Amino acid sequence: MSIVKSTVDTRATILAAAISLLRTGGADALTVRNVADAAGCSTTGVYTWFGGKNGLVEAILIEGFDSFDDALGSAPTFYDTGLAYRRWALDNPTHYLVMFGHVVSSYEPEQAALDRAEESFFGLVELVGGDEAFAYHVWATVHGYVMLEITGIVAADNQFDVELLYRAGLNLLLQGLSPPQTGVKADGPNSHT
Amino acid sequence: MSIVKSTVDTRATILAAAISLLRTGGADALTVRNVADAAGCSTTGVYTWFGGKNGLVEAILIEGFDSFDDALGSAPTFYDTGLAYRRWALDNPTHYLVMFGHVVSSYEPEQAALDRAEESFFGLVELVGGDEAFAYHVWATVHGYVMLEITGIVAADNQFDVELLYRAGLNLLLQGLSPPQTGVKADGPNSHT
DNA sequence: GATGGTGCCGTAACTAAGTTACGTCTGTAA
DNA sequence: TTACAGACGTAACTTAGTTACGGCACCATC
Repeated sequence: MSIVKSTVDTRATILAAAISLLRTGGADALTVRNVADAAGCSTTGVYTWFGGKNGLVEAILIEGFDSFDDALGSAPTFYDTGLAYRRWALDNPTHYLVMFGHVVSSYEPEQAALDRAEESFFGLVELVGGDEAFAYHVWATVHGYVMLEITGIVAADNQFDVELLYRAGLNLLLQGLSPPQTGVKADGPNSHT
Repeated sequence: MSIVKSTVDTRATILAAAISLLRTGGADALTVRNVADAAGCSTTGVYTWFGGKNGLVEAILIEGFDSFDDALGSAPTFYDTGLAYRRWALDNPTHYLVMFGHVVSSYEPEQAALDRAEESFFGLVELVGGDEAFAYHVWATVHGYVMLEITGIVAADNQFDVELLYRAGLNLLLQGLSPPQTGVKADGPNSHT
């Protein structure tokens, strides 16, 4: 077959180089030439293995969800999972923005990326006892906290202890989770009007 | 003086053209050449009036917060303000991403942009009765909902009625806002924690 | 009224970055 | 041994942010 060990390593090397660049230099550093240089190949390699920058970003995104799930899966409780979520995002801010923030402007997620994200979402659904609506609420909330903190557009000065705020936010979420069945129901969120 | 009517119009024309491009073509369409063509001037005009693409994005961001505050300020209740928030974001998705999402990768917010964002935040603080921590929680939550919906990375398929989910999320926020009475407007300084 | 300066503006060029054309080399299969 | 397919590099094409440079209009001063 065409998949030989060395060629697989080339693909992995390029992907690792790209993620490393993302971590050290931000989204701007993620150029095809930079990636190629860091991986020790020419720009053509990126096209051979990923079809272009779009495919590379797609692979970065999927790898991100894998790493993300690993980090979250080891947390014992809902609260700890919430903390692990923020921790991963702060440790990999640009990677997180690639996954959720459209920072690579030309990139639009393909079906593979959407499927991978959905898989992570189902993990969260399981964590909160099967209530998809509440899982969505939880994801939206922690995502919002993390995005505000990473992008730094709101309350960028240090007047807030964002860690404390985040913990308080998790506690508010727990109030919706822990009672017998208080929060939104699984089938239909109670609409307002 | 140097500020004559026609020159002010040139700046406003460029800014309007840029926002229009953002709306119709997304972040990718926001090139200096495109903006110049749409505004009926050369690329130099963008540098004369905004100092470059960075300054243009900064102006777009500030204009966005102005329009945003206008849309939110007319809403009569907390709940309606929440609906207006999502409405504005969905009506101006790329503009919203420029303000909150780092979609223009090279752009980093200057102090003027951060100050303008803080001003909008204080409007929210006022709306929730002066509790800054709870205001931050509210912003994070609605921001998270809107970002998930705009970027479409989680639950992108139509298995969810995102509008209903969002309304449910607002109701959960209301539970945290109005322990004493559920009327909610803004004036009473009911401390949260 | 002439002169000089300041600021707005366009043309053209420079540089960086995504992409592609094309040729080469290597390994495998017939 | 030969032919093909896949991986790879070099170089060029295209787009986009930016800058150099020169012209022109308006204004203040003499």
